[in-house]
Amino acid sequence: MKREPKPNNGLHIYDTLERKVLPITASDGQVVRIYCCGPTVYRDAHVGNLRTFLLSDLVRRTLEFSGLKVKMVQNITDVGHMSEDFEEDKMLAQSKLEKRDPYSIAREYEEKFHKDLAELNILPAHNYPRASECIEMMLEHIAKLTELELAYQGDDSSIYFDSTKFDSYGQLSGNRLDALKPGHRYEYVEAGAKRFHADWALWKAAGNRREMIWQTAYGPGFPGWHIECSAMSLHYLQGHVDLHIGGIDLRFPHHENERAQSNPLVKGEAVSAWLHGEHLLFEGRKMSKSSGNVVLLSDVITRGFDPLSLRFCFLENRYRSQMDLSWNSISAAHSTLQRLRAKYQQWKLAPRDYSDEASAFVLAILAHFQADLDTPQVMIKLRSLEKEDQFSDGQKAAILENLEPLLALKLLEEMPIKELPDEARVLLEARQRARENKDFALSDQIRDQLLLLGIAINDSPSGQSWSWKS
RNA sequence: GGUGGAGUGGCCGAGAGGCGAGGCUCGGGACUGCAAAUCCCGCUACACGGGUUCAAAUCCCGUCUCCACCUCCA
Repeated sequence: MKREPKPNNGLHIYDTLERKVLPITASDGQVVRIYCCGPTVYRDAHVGNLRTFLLSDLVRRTLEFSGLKVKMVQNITDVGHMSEDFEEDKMLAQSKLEKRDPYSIAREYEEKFHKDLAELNILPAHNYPRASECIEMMLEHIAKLTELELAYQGDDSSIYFDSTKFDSYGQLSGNRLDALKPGHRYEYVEAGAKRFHADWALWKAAGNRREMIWQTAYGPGFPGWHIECSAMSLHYLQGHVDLHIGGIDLRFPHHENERAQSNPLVKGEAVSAWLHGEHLLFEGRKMSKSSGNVVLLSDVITRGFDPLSLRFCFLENRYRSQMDLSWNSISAAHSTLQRLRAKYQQWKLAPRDYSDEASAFVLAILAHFQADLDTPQVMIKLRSLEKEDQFSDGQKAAILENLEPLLALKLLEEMPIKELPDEARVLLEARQRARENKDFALSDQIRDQLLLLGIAINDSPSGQSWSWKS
């Protein structure tokens, strides 16, 4: 049996912790408070990163379309994201490589990140706190954990979280403390200062590091990666997170540790629901530098595709499944997008008709979004609109207009029209004269020339017209 | 080794016991001086082996293959 979700039932999302679909609500009755793990700004975000960032946007738009208020915070990690060996801090490694000040690198990539989001029509979060500017609140958080005797100072002066003191450690990721130890893939090297293998650093002593360090009561040092999100989420969202969003890989250790750090301070579950987006593969492989298949949004644009064709591709797949992206699928999405936009330009000429049937169609789409973001169903329904005889053009136009805040595919926009260069204008006039004289050889020759300029010609009984080749 | 997910036509992908989604590509046609664009038509698939059932892509058992996660990662 086909399950048609009920509209206006509110957003429901699969929660990683409870492993079931939960309604997303504002715990204070006012505003849905959402925290999204943001980028570490030491390199360009690839399209896989963008898929996760888009996930937040889908959640936000669905909630707002359903009539709820949303507050969304996304952190910018510009310090403290490192592996066990702090020589390998991502920011500092890149800084060394580029021989540049780490902060200037961070700001550059942060700006690019915002540009990418805008290209994908992702609404900006209400707040983008930078880790480097939130050291005080992290230190406060660490101090409280120390008071609660959940953290201790190691021989190396670093402060560690005592994972054995948090009873439900591992519940989010399905890991058990004892099962973590063997580490089949990695030979675990016992770090001397930790009391237990699963403990992690809240604050790292500077050692011989000179940049991006802060003077504190514990001595000079810098924050661990996980404390950043605990401190910032609770600070900027006033002590509770209704929905926490991030990539699936963050489930462990990042979110597991974050939960252990946050819960004791609020004396309960600091986060109502954990939403994790699955990874994107490109042409069958995980996107990574070593596989050489890292694709950036700028690559998509360079190939002549509308950046929103990427959004379109993402919508065609459920956030919870691994998705295989390819140039082929982007190209397919691109042409469908263009076709829909062209159709709208036609439909909108008819008198607008937002009847009950049209509004039912919009609500049916909303219901699919609300049902754990079932965007593949949304796209199926959207495509069906094209062939649907039961709707008039005026209804179809009204439907697309109403859906735009949800879909954000810019379906109402006309094709971007670039200014025609003079050279092309002259050629077009020449071709028109040639056609009037039935000199088809010349006319075809000019058409080829125009094609080289990226201009496609369309001859119709009413004369020639042109458009930019897509 | 542990855990989770997946195998559907040339490609991407819905569907979750009966009625073969849809898109892209490709082929044919209409239109056109020819193209392009557009429209119409076509291409009939569910990894393999068993089983359950009147009926299986869909349920059960087994096998194979692929992918991801397991303290770098969105």
